[in-house]
Amino acid sequence: MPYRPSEIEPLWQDHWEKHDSYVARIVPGQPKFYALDMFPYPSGKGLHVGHPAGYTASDVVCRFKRARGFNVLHPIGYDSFGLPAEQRAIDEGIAPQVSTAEAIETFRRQLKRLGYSYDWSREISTCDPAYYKWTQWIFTRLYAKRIAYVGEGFVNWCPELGTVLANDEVIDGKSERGNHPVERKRMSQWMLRISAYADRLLSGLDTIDWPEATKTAQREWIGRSEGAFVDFAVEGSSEKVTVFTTRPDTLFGATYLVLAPEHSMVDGFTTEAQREAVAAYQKRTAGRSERDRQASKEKTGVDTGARAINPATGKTIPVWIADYVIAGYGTGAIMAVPGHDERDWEFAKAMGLPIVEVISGGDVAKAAYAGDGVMVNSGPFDGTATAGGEAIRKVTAWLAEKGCARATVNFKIRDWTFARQRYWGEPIPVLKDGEQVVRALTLDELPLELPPVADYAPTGTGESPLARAVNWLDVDDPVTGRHLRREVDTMPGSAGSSWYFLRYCDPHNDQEFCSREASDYWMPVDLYVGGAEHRVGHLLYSRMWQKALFDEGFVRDEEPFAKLRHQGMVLARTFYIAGESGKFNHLTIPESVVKDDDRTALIRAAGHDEPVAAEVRWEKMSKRKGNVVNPDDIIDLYGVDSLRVYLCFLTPLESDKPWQTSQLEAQHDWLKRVWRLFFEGDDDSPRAQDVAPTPDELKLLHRAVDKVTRDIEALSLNTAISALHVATRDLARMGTRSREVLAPLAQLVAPFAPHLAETLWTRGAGKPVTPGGVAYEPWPVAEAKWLVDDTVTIGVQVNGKTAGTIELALDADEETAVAAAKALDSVGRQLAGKSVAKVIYKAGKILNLIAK
RNA sequence: GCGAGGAUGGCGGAACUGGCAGACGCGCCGGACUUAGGAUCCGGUGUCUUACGACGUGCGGGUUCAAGUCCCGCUCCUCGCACCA
Repeated sequence: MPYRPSEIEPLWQDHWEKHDSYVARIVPGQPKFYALDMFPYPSGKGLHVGHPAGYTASDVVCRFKRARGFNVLHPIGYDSFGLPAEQRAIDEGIAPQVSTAEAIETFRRQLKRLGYSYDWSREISTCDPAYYKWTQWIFTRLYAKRIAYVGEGFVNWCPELGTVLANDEVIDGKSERGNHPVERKRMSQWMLRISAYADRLLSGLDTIDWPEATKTAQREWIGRSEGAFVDFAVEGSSEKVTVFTTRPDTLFGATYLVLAPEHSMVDGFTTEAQREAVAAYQKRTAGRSERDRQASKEKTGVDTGARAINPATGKTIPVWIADYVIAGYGTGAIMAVPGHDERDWEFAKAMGLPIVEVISGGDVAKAAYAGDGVMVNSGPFDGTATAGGEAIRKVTAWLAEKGCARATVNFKIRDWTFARQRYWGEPIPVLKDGEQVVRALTLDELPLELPPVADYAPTGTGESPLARAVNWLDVDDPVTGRHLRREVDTMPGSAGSSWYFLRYCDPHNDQEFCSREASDYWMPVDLYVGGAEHRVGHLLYSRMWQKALFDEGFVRDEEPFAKLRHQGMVLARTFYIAGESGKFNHLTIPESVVKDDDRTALIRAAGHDEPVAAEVRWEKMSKRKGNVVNPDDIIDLYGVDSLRVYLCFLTPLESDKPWQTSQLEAQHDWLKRVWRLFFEGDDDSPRAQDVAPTPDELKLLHRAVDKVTRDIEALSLNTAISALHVATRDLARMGTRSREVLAPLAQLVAPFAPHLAETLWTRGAGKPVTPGGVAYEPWPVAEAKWLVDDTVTIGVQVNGKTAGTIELALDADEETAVAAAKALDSVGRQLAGKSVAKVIYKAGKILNLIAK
C-alpha cells in the first residue's frame, strides 16, 4: 500500500484537536518559546500559498522546540478590520460583520487543514468587541498621557467621491476607483505622538535580533538629524522665522529664506504687491498630491516680498515660498545656502538669487559644494576647518550667546494619523462637544460597540458613515450631565495589530488586556515571522505601543519582538505575449503551455489559433495574473506534509519562492520513500525490528540528527531537508530495520511532515500513541563519537592546484600524507622534473605541495 | 540620488573560523524492472578536450602556499526611501 496522506492527515489532526495537543499553559520554571506569525487579514478569497510559506517555517521551529523541552506558545488570529470588507459592504450591501465572519470561517478551515500546531483556544479577531474593548482601553490610556491628541493632519480628499482615501487608493494623483482628482486637505483628526518615542525606537533597535535591512529602514524612517534652530528677524514684524539647519556653519552664506507654502506665517509676511502671486502658488501646491509634488524636481517658488535679517551677516535677505520645502519637516522653513546645498543652488540659479561661497574647496559658480573645507567670508570664523564638526559647534555656540539659535535634534518621523473616516474599524471611545473632546470613556463603558448602519457609502462630507448612526451618536452623558456626541472617526487597521501579541498571552482575560503574570511569562516573542512589507508600519507601531504600555508598568519588556525574520514571497510564472509594438508586454493567462524554456514559452491563448511565443516572468501570485495556487488543491493532490516540506526545501526562508509543481512532486516522492523505509508489503507491515543497528547506520543517523538540529536552530530549513534526503536514501540502501534507528528518524521528520511522522512513530516504530504525539518526545541527541571518522579524505594540491585526493588517518603526520600523495599518478605527473620545495599540510583539511 | 541586500551549472540552491566549488532537488541523458509508465530502482550530467589536461563562483586588480569566502575599484539586478534642510 502506498503512502496515503489523505487518510492519515485528517486522522492526526483530529487526534491533536481532541487531546488539546498544542494548548499552551504557563508552567513556572519551564523555559518558554513564543513563536508568532503575522496574523492574516481574512479576505473573501481565502488563503493562498503565500501564507503557508512563513507559517510553515515557524511551525517547524515550534515542533522542534517542543521536542527540545520548551513550553511553546504558538497562536493565530485575524486582523479583521479593514477596507476590503467595507468596500464589499458598499458594493454588495453585505454587512462587514457578516462577510468577515464568513471569511474567518474559510481561513480557519484552511489553516486547520495545514496542520499547524496552533493553540486554537487562543484564537483572536481584532473586530471582536471582546478584543477591541482593550484596543479602545489602550487608546484611552494614550489619551490620558496626551500621546493621543487631536491635531492637524493632511489627508487625501477626493471631492468627487466625497471621501478620504488611503495612500494606496491614490494612483498618480487620481482616485483608484473612478479616476477622480484627489487633493491634499488639512483636517483636524486624532494623532498618536510616536515622535515622542523617536529616540527610544532608535536605540531599541540595537538590542534586538532583526534583519539589518529592516533595522535600517526603521532608522531611516525615524530620521534623526542633529542641527540647530536659527531665528531670523523679519523687517517690519515682531515675529521671527525659525529654521532648522544641520549646517549652522554655513549661515554666513544664507542668502534667502524659503518657507513651505503651507507655513502659517506666510500670509502675515506677504507684501501687498506679492499677495496675488503667493496665493496663486499656494493654491497650485494644494492641488498637487504629495506624490506629484515629489515626482518633479523642477524648482518653483514665489517671492513673498518680505525681507529677513541674516543674524550672522546682518544683511537683508528675501523670503520666498517654494514647494521643495516641506511643511511637516523641521520647522517648515529653511535658510537657503546655495553655495553649499544642491537644492538651494538650483533654486538660486532658477530665480537669480545670489550665491556666496563660505566654505572653500569647490567652485560655487559651477555647483554647490557640500564637502568639507575652510570657512571663508564668515567674519570671525574665517579659517576654521569644517571637518569634524568643530565649526558647527562654534557657530552654534556663538549664535546661542546672541540668543538666536539653539542646538537641537530633529526627527523625520511624523506623528501617526490615528483616524479613518470609515465605518469598519474600532470606534474611538471619546465624547465630544462640537470639536471639543470632553472625556474618554472609562473601562466600564467599554467596549463601545460599532453600531449597525443602513448605508456604508461615504457621506460626502468627509465624515465616516458612523455619522448616520444618529441613535448611537448622541449621548446624554451621565458623568458630566451634558449632551454630548460620539466621535465618528474610527481607528486605522494598524490599531488592533499593534498589541495582539500581548492578547495571545492572556486571550480570555476580561479584567485586563493581559495580566502581568501572562506577559512576564510569555513575552517577548522569541521568533516573529512575517512579510517584509511591514518593515516600517506595523513593526514600528507595535514597538511604540509596547513602549507606551511599558512606561505605565503594564508590561516588563520594552521591545516586543526579540527575533524577527521575513519570509520570501511565493512567485509564479506569468506569461506575456507580444503586442503591436513587438514588446512582450501583454499579460496573458494561457489555456495551456505547449513548450516551456524557463524564460520563454509557447502557449495557447484565447484569440490565437496557433500557439504563440510568450515571455515568462516570475511574479507575485495574484488573481488578476491568473497564477494563484490554492493550498486546498495542492493538499487534495499531494497532502499537507508534501506542501510543508516543499515550502521549506525550495529556498532559504527569506528568499522569494518560485512555485514549481515538479519540485513539490519531488518532495512528495521523498515522503513516499520515507514511507517505504517504515512499511512494506500490501498490508503495510512495519519493517522495524529490535535488531542492533550497525555502526554505519548509527553514523548516518547521528550525522542527520546533528545537521538537522543545527539547521533548524539556524532556520536553514532547506539544508535540513537535504540532510534528511541523504539519510533516508542511504538508510534505504542499507535496508535498515533497526527500531533504534528508525524511531529517531521519524522524530527528525516530524517538524516538517508531522502527520506522516506520527504514523511512522506509532505504527511504524511501534511507539505508544500519546495525547501530545511525537512532537513532545525528547529530541534525539547526536553523539559526538559518530560524528568523526577514523579516516578522512583530503584534497592534494600541487602549487595550489587540485591534483587528486588521499584518504588518511585523522591524525596522520605530514610524512605519511606526502608519501600517500606522491603515490598518486596525477601528483606524480605534476611533480615530474620538479622537486618539492615546501609542504603545507593541515591535518584533515589539505595537503599542498609547492614544487619547483 | 541615498540606503540595504544580492550576482555560483539549463533551473532552485549547497559550501563551518580562507582548505577537494557545485551538497540536495528540478530538468535532461542512459539503463533495469515492467502489458504499461507521468510507478519504482540504478547510473550519468559545470565548460572545452579523443585523452592528458586546461578553464571555471558578475567584471578588473590585490593579499595568500591556497580566495565563492578577505582587501581595493567597477558593472548589473532586487528591495526600501526619495527635494528631510
